[in-house]
Amino acid sequence: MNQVRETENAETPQRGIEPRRVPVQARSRERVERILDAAAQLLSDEGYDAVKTNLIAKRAGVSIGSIYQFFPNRFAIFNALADRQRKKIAAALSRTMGPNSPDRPWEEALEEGFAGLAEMWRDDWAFHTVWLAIQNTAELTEAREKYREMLINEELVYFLRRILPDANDSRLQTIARVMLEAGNVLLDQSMRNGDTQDPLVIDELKFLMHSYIHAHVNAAQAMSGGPEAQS
Amino acid sequence: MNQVRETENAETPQRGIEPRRVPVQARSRERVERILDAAAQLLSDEGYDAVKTNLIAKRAGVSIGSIYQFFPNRFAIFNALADRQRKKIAAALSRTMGPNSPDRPWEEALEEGFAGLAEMWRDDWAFHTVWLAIQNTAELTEAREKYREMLINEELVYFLRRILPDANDSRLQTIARVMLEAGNVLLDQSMRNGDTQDPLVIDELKFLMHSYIHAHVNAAQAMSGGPEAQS
Amino acid sequence: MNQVRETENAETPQRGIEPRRVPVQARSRERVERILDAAAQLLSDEGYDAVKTNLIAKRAGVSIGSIYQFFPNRFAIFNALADRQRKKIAAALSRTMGPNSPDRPWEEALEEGFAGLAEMWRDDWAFHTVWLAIQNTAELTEAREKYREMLINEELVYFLRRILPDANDSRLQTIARVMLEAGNVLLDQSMRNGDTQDPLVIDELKFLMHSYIHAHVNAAQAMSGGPEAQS
Amino acid sequence: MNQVRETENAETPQRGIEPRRVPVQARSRERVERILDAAAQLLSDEGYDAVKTNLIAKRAGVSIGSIYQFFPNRFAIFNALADRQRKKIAAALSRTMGPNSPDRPWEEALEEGFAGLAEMWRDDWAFHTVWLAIQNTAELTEAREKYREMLINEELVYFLRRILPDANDSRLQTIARVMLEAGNVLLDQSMRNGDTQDPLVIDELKFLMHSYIHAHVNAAQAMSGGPEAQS
DNA sequence: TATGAATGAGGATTCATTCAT
DNA sequence: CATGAATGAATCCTCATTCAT
Repeated sequence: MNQVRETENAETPQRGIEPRRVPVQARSRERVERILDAAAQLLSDEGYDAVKTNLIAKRAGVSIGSIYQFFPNRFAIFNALADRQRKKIAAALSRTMGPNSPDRPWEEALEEGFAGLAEMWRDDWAFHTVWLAIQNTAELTEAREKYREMLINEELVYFLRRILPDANDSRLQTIARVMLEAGNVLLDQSMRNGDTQDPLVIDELKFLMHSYIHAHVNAAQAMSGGPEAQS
Repeated sequence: MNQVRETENAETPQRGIEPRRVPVQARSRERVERILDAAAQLLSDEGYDAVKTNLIAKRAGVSIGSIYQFFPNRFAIFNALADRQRKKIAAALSRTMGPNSPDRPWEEALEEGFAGLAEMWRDDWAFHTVWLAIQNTAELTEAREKYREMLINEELVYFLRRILPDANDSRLQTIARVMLEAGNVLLDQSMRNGDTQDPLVIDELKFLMHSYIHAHVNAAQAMSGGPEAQS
Repeated sequence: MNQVRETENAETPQRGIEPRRVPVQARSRERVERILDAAAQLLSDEGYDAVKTNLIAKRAGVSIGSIYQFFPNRFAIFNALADRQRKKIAAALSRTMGPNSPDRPWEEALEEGFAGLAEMWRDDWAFHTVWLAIQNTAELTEAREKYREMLINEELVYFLRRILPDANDSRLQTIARVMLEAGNVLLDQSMRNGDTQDPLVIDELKFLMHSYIHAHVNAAQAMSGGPEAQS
Repeated sequence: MNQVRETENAETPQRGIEPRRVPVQARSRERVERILDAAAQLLSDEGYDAVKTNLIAKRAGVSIGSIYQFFPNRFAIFNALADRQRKKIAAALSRTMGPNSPDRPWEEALEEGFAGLAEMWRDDWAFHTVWLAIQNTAELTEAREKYREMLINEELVYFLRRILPDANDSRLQTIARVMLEAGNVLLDQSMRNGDTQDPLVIDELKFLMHSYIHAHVNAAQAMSGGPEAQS
């Protein structure tokens, strides 16, 4: 009777990925947190395919119905999980390399920026796990790309514009994208063995980024014909 | 997603990912190719979740039974798909940067190596598609990592040892891994809009790699105290 | 993963009510019959809401998967059930009142037509049961109305045209519809107590129809100026 | 559809269909009306399967808890809806054909009786809609039949007894039942296209009823040996 | 009495895999 | 070897109903 979806309920669209209801009361908020925590744990303990709605509910100590009170479907849970993470990442980047960062040599900002990310990845087991899960879920593609662009345009391009003032936006965006994607994939690789982070990979990541930006700076100076000041 | 029967048949464990039978006869070989082509097409046309064994069979013009003649399960098909690709990549790297490459400045080898990869990604729609699908399938993790290590140890470390002769193996492996992972993720990003490759991303990829290796070379020279020969 | 219906499978539309596959082999045909019988039994034993697909499968001694091999969804089963019945009814009406009926006074045709229907309702317990179930299933509305119109236009209008030659089609259709609907609802009423048919209701049904047609004939004669025999 | 908990609470059996509490205060009465209106609207706007208790509550501007204050379960709402309608129908029949009707030729009473019903069906969109919904809900069968018998015995038999004084009760009941059922189904058919009533169907309904009663009257007179007035 | 968050049994449907022909 | 009909475990999500506040 109920699973033939002909009468799409106008009040509650099922297709979206956005939360159905944003909890305001403390009790509800905690409930949602518990759900997300359970999902993240499951993700990390058992793998992506093991994250069934029932298991989430059970592990969260919440009824399955409760989950669907807040999330319209499975993917919305993943998306919320991603959002928790995205907020932290965006904040960290903003603080270290973005509009809210102190004025200082780009090398320091870069170093601190990636150090901050590495720390998150290291200290919160969920980071690696959730990032991985988010990557290939078709339903989240759109949200993922939107977030990428936000990070690129609002944090990284800000960082780059100060050191490459003559480059146009499109170019800066490409560079920022390279930083973002290479950064993520290497943070991921740094965690590939169990729960401990491989510091060598992190060092290489920083070195990679430094070399890359440095080379861009050099190239820009060469372009603009500056005869002095070469590294 | 994972409907691999838990009740394992003692006689014939189905968990493996290796082909059940490697076809030798021409007819069988063609059959397997048709299956793989169908799977790749489906993957690219409809997305990961649409790749059901029945659809593969139908599109390949083969009975579902035939598929299970050659592959023990769904994932083995993906793995075979990945293998087709891996062979091409390994060959290209071997030819340009690895043991079978001509003796020449590393810059040229690097440039040609990534140019070759970019070309594959650009000309064969399946590359992007299959790479993406392979990434997050838990069942393929092991095979994926084995292949990564093979590429690293047999092609990239070879390339690196010639230009960083003083670095130890572990260090070279880390650098190679950075190259591999960053390379893949950016090749992927270069294809993110439909079927055409974004050449700017490819250029940045090459630039990134060049800067990275160059910086390593410089650092190594600084280490070894050579006062001469600075770039 | 599988219940979010975004990737509607082009090969097998889920919304329709038509059989997915019409069985040709004897074994399959019998299988489908068993499924339909089970559904009808369940309908009559336990009521509409008890007809769950799992129960049908169990009672038919068939796997649930088999059901979905032939029917795209629950409603298609009801529709097939209805079709079995419709064919019998159409045949009976055709034989007694329609194009294949012998030439004879309309009173005899009418009497025999409804006698035939009454017999079906009486001898096949499924008739009452299925008719009832079909009535209010929104998904079957369209099919139901199509069938009604077929019966009206191909059997009953034929019957009426011979006795009311001057009436236009639309009028005949309305009369036919009255006959059909009143007929059905009273056949239904005749079975309202358990399994035995109330013959008084059947007699009244015949009497009702006779009076109705008779009055129409009289009225038509009065219209056309017939000088004698007016009620 | 039938999620009536099977684990029956011993203290308060929920199976009934009767209102839990008949509201006496004006505020409560209005509350119940709002609930019923919402249910009827939903029924007509979205169809039977869309009438979920939550939606009713939302549309009525009432909490879901409030609904269960007055009604023990979903079906009780439908039943109350039916009752509202039944009262109107009974009143109309009583006024035109029943004990409260003026003394006049049966033809006039019959004509006026069905005209009244047709008017209700035409002017109140809920009539068609609710009637339809009520028909096949197993839970309401008993109530439906009780009501039918009430109408038959208290209104229609009264009407018939005056024109067929020699017939016994059982016979009159059967005739009345024929009138009632055929009447309902044709009123339903008159509304089958959207919101407007097909007057041709109403005319045919009246004609059908007139012919039927007229024939009975004639037959009775023939029986009782009256030499005059034969059709 | 009113509220509405929480519950959880229930059911339609899918799809990987088997195996008789 | 090939076939494809048959299998049935598994999973998402709904929605009637309760009950603490």
